[in-house]
Amino acid sequence: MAGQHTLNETESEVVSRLGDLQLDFEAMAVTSNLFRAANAVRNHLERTVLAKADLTWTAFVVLWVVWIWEPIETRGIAAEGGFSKATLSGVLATLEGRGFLTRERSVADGRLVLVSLTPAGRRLMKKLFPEFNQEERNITRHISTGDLPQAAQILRDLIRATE
Amino acid sequence: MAGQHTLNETESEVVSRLGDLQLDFEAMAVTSNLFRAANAVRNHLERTVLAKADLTWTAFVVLWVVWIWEPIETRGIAAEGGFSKATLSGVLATLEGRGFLTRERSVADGRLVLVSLTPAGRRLMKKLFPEFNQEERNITRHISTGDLPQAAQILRDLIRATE
DNA sequence: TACCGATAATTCGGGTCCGAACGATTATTG
DNA sequence: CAATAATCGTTCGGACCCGAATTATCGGTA
Repeated sequence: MAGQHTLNETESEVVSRLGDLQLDFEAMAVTSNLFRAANAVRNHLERTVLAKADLTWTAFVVLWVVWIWEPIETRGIAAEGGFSKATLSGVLATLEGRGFLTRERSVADGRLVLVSLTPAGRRLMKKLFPEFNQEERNITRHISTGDLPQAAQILRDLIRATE
Repeated sequence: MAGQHTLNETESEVVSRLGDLQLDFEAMAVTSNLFRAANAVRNHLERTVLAKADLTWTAFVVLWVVWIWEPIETRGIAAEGGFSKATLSGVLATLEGRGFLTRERSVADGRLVLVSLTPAGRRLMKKLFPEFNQEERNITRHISTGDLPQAAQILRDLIRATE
């Protein structure tokens, strides 16, 4: 999953191509590892937990957000899940077609669409989420316990840095 | 970009839906923030640096890997970049069509395809990568300096945990 | 009440993204 | 040395992903 070259090998190769340009290798390492980690964790969870329910990562996130906050507007799901409304429209259509959620236009504001889970959707999440969280625990167990809150904080700092 | 609900609000909502089930909220926070962070950083870099060159994130990663390690086999690019060979084939076709890289069959092993940058590809990376790294620095600057190496280490732990 | 700027969700087009199946090539084995 | 297994890159089908354009609705204003 991770690349086969070490950071030092990569760094010396970069130096040989950019000469004495000022580069921040620590910043490089953080963003590079951020994506490797996110990708690795996502693929792992998709294979171990989500595959048996035939759910993609994004579909699961959508179900989770709706499950916690239903009824919730489309814009809220997109903001909470971190993807665009354009992406969400397609995923909602998929999940609605499979009978896991419903869309209905708001009576208070005709522009809004309210999304809720169906009973089948709630049954699925009640069964799936504990398994998902167990696997999350398996993965993060490899971080020493004291560092866990700091890990979450560092990631929050990164999120805030892009705003 | 980030969800508008705090972790505590989410936690109490989850508890109200799963009752007294044993859940690891710290693990939840880490994986959740991991994806928000990766997504936020990716979108930010795509808008600030990559958009002007009309490159997607994945296309940029492919160019970077080839730039550092050329000539490199297709399987190597996929492993280094963290995506599947199926994904890579399409991206390579796009970048080859735009004249940034070339593919040639290996004479030593007829199954392998070796990828190299064209002069135009090397010019692009020599100009683009310093800008990219500068933006990486801007983002990670919000992490206190002492925590930077630890941030990279925690992310590496997560990667290793999925292997 | 007719306009008009702002807001919401969807559609559209092009580019990822992956697992599975496929064809080609190389390695292995009896 | 022929049959078989293993490996590599590509193709295929279906789903995701985003920015921009589109359609519909709301709120305010004269």
